[in-house]
Amino acid sequence: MKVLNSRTGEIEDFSPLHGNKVYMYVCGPTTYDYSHIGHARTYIAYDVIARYLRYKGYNVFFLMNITDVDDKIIDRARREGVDPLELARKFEKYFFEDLNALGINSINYFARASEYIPEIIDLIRCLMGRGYAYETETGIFFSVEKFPHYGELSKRKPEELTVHRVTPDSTKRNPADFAIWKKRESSDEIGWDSPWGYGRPGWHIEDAAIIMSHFGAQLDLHGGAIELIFPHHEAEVALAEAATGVRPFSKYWVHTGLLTVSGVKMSKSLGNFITIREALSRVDAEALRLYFLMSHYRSPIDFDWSKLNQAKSSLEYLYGVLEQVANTLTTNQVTEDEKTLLERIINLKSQFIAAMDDDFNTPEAVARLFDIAGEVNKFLNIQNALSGQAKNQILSTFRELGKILGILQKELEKAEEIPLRDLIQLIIDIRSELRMNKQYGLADKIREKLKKLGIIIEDTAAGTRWKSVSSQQSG
RNA sequence: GCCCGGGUGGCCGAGCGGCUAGGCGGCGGGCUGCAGACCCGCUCCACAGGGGUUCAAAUCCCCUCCCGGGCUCCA
Repeated sequence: MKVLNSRTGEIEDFSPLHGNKVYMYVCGPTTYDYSHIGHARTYIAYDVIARYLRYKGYNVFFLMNITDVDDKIIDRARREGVDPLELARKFEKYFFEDLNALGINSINYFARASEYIPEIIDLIRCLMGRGYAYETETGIFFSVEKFPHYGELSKRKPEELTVHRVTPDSTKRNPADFAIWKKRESSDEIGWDSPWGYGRPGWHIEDAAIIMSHFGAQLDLHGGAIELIFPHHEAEVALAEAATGVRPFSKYWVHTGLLTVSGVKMSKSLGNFITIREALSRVDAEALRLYFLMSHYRSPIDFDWSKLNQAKSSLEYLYGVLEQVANTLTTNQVTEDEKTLLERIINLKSQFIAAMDDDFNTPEAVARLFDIAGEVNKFLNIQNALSGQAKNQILSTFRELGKILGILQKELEKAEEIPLRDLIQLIIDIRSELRMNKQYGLADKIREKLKKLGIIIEDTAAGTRWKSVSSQQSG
């Protein structure tokens, strides 16, 4: 299995530090507002990565932080006149609801920054002890020049970091130094007591402290969106490696591409965002997942509703094939053609796996899924029957591969319930007799009535087929 | 200004030295009592432009243009 490692810029063989155990961490949200589909894109990408690693037999521990102490939370809480942590909890709850709705279920543990204050303080103490951090009247800062590898991850030279969007704190020795503890007036706002007085942690240190307290000095895979590579991930590396002296902090760094709208980054601060809720009110979660997975995780996606609808049509096609397989007559005979079909499917399945092994190439993997569907369709177009064994193998292949991507997991609903299936078959048989006797009026009436019940009748050269619309509907 | 990514057919989107990507849409045909679904074919040298390297370039090198991201708020 190969992964493009942002740290080295190379495609590398994936081999975890400790046997088949994978310690994986992804930067989670700052819970001050609803999550948007840009976040969804990133979290879906890592959900699929974690699912796939597990599929390959790795024992993955997937850790994610929740930033619940932050300027934006404090600002919004102040405006709304509520407690900052209460506000953070409220949006955290919505975040979990969104993850659930998106089918993101691979994360083992969520770590709130506010619950790691002692660990953060310990880390700061350690960094000061080793001479990497210094105190001023406004806070504790990490000294970038003391860490010779600063800039390696994001491929930046410290001397080039001279443009600043925000005026640097004047007490810093070097404008590139970053705050790891912000001193605050105790009466003023949320904070904790520390050896350097009342205050709260800086942005980057929470991730380093959380990771180190769960995984130790090193982890296998660290992920996040590309926008975080500098300064956030660069700072995390500096903090952790300075504190432990162990390099590299993360063996693999993985970065996802951003989601844009009309070519502009979707972000809360720009106000051009579509919440996960809004997207899911219009289209099924699996369609959204498929839309994102039809691009590589590193490629930028320029969001457009019409493109999302394309993915929705694609998903419906796949479900249509599943329905056809489930509703095809079952025979005892295994024909030669059927054996050929099953061989092709096995071959395509291994191509799917090969694509996933190649830096999680989901577009390629999805293409192979469509190839399987095409093969099955071609077969059913000629023969309207399958052996029970073939049916099971086809359906389980779709389910198994779909599960890696988090799609094709919906029940085929009534189609799989045998008594109803037999009943529908009976009606179809009667209708076929009517058609043979050219009693089309009555035959059409049956078709119309069944359609109203959500059952679609299709007359083909190989016989009459049916499917239920309910299982294809997107919610 | 500096540092990263990108620019692929009607739309989306893989590929990253030679070998069919795939999807969506459109058109034509097959199958049909009709409808839909499905199948087959087509959608003109698809690779931003210009130079090079090579037997061979979308893929490697150089230059130019355009777009996005980062430069201490961000998934």
